[in-house]
Amino acid sequence: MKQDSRLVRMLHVLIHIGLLGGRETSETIARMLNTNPVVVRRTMSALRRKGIVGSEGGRGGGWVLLRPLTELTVLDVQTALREDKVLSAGLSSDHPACPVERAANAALVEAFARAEETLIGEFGRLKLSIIADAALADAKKLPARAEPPRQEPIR
Amino acid sequence: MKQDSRLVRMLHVLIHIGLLGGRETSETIARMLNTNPVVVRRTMSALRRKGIVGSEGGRGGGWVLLRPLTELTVLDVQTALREDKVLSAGLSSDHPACPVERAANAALVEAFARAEETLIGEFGRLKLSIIADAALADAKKLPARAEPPRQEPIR
DNA sequence: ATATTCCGTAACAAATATTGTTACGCTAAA
DNA sequence: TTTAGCGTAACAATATTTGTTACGGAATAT
Repeated sequence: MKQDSRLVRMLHVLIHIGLLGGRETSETIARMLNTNPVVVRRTMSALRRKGIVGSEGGRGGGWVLLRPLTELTVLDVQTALREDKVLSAGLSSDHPACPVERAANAALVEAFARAEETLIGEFGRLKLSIIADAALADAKKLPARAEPPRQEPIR
Repeated sequence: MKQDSRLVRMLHVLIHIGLLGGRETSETIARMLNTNPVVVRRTMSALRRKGIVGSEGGRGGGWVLLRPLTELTVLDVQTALREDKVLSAGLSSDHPACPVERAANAALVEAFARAEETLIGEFGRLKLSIIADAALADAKKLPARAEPPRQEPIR
């Protein structure tokens, strides 16, 4: 299956909005993500439901950040995108009554639960502002052309 | 995408073979897994390449365990099935030069690497014999019939 | 020898989840 | 009234595991 990249993409977007401090349209964001506005609305709507961003229709509308980057963690974004666990073992239900199958399932569930704890811990302490700072530091190291290769306005 | 259940399934099979101590045909194993022999051969061939099991064709052939359950870990089986990492963050490559995208990618890679460490640690210390013991203990607790679709009464 | 019982593999269909795309409706501001 | 936005439904494209069919080859029993 295709890899789920909604989390990184949302981090990318949120940090951009946070750094620019303003309002961005789905159209603009779509260009950031090399995709189209529908995908943006679809994904961002999950964040809106959790109060991370707000949206307004009509002229001059767009998306705004409702909480500063210092008060947003990767975990907040992750759980907004998916209620359930990040990691999950592929279990088997071929013979639910078989003690061996059950023990194998249980062992993997346990191991993944430990890994999930670790991951959630990392996500929880990773504020978006930390990632933003890293990005700024990185940008400073590079030649001045730091922004994404802008396409010329076509209209 | 569908969940990858090859690992649990192989654990299930290996432990069964280990406990029964003999040789099993793809046909028999397929019935264990509610699937068909081709799927079994396809998946088990990865384990053969790593010397975990051996196979013989012809009459009286089948699959045998080349290492005892006490000398096999979940990690052995996992790495036989996939060379690469168990966990991987969904990254983005929408604008590879954008410092924000890069920082977001890097942050997730880092977090997942920590989780992977935890998981590999768990897998590495989980010998198949431990899971086998758990299965036996479980089987003993239950009425002697281990197979049919029987469910614990839910309170 | 010949039939039977095995594995090995290629090729293709089915099921599933994310992503991309088109189309249309609604709202608010110019 | 027009225009710039979002909201949503519907469907195609893509990728991965799983299931299935159809072979061919090898070892053993008869």
